[in-house]
Amino acid sequence: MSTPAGRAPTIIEVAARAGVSKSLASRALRGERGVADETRRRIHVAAAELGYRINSAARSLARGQSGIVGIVLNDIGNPHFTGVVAGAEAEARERGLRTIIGHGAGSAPDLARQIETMLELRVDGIVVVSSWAPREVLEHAAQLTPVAVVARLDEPPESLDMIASDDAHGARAATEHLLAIGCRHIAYVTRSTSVTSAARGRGVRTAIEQVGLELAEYRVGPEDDEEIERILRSGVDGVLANNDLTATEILRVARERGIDVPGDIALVGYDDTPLARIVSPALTSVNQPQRAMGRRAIECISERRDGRTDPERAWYEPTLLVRGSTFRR
Amino acid sequence: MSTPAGRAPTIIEVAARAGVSKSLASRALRGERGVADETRRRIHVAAAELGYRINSAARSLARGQSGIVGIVLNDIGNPHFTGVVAGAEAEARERGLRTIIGHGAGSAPDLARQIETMLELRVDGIVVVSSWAPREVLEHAAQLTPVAVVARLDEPPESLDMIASDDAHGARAATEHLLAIGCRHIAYVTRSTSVTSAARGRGVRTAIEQVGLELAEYRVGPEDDEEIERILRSGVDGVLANNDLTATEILRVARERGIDVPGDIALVGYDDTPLARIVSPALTSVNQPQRAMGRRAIECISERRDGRTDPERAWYEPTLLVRGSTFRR
DNA sequence: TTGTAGGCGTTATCAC
DNA sequence: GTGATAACGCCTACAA
Repeated sequence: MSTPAGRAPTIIEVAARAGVSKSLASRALRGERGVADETRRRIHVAAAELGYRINSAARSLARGQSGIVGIVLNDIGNPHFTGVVAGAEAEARERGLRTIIGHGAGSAPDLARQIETMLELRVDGIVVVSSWAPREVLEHAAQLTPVAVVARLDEPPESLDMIASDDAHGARAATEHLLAIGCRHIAYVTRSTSVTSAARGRGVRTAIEQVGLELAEYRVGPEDDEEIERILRSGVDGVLANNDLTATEILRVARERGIDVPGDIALVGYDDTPLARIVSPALTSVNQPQRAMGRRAIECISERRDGRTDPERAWYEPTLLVRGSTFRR
Repeated sequence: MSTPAGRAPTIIEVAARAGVSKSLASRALRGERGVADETRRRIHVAAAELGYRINSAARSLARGQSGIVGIVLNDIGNPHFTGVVAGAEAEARERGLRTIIGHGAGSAPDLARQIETMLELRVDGIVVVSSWAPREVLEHAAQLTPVAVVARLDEPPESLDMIASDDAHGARAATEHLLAIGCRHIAYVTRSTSVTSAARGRGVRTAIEQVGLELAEYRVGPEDDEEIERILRSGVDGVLANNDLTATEILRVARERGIDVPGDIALVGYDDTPLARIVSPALTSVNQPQRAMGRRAIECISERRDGRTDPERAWYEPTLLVRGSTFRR
């Protein structure tokens, strides 16, 4: 029946079947004008009968572009990224661009490899949703194709666009909220060493030192419930997590080990993902407009393709959303 | 500074810089033997200095394969898929294959488009993690490259491999558990019309009819809290959701509207994703070995590449994990 | 309106 | 060990 290892039909076979030259077939298939209606019809019929699909390798080799933009991110399990991707995909579709995703599984070398793959695929632009990508890799990529980074970069290269929100500011607002509800022993707990996480840590510190208190800062590994419990029992009364994922883990551990949130400890997440609303108590969290940021990234890619060369620095304001995990009294 | 629209250097320029022919450069860069050590070194240096990256379009055009396998799925926001992807990526890496992800955003045409893109990209195989892909599209794809579907297909084409778990069986087990803890008015609530969801529905029905009771079945749209509340207040005492995502939504609505789980209603999810453990009460759920299924998919692709032609049908047994959302008395 | 003839950057097959 | 040279499948002048 089927042809397990069937070679894909080429445009030459389509042309032969339609009784025309391959150039004419190419024009017809691309929908260019300057092909007789009847001929065009024959060509399309032939293509359909053969199950012809364009060979994008050949096309992008000949044209130098692919009509595809790559989205590279380092954790598809984190709903924050999901939101950005959704925005980027929507915008791309509206602009007639297709998208593929490269998944970096959380490590810098992995991310770099994914960016390389996109480069090799000769995509028409790359959206990097991560602050983990090595600077050289980004710069190199930006030399070959438009690059937009949706994340905080300490010193973003001139050659690429950056879409970010002010992490320090958001973390500061969250911390001031904790102080306002009466917390005096506040901890920042992160599972990440990214510059994003670091910026949030700085925000917390700023707010705390402003009122003359002391900050406790912890980095915890994955699946380390004991470590988390130790932190929760160290006398803290307020915790800011580096993101909602970490916050929900903390919440789970607290529940499993009999620590009451928000009674014993007030807890704040970051990113305001859907996770924040499905847990109980619902998480107070810092919102970033993920979808809007994703859309903006694609706009940047488009603008660059149209010739813009000066770098874009789009900052979005984070806003605190107060929910049950910080209700007191 | 940077070359915004810089053409990427080609192997010819590398060869020229190293003072050798392009064929020799090609061999050296690919790490083939039969190149003098000193020459090889010179070539690598030249490539590094130029920032050379292979043009994968040209390579796959010349070779007829790309070393990349495509993973296509229809909801990156669903942790079930995340698990399968993680397994597939791990296995692929171990086999020296690279992966890219196509995201179908939940609709069949979208999924089809993503599969088309993979075909055009001439990937070496496609893992489709969805039961939504139109049959013709799958068959066509399977004719050109190995295809493994990680999902339940009603009548899987001979030309492709299928990795699935027995949804009806899992749903039946979950329902029997609900019956065992005393539920008498059981509802199946789904947000999907996929054959996977339908199979789970059949499982519930089987179990319920076996004891002479009646099943209530509901399909709810996204963001429709009112509808969910109506169902919860219709006199049911046990609910099986089509997956954990739906179950956590139900749990949230119940909490927000003052319905006690498991007190008033016992609730069961499906897929046993990380979500099941972070909510409170933790969700009883039906486990599928996502990672193992993802790995198996890549194995299938590999085997097909090595010449296997008879279809693989891998079935994994689902197992019920009982947690707080179904504790009674 | 249609066809001819390169060329895109690699790889692969031969000779040397 | 090394270097010509012909594919690979498509696009794009240019010519008919």
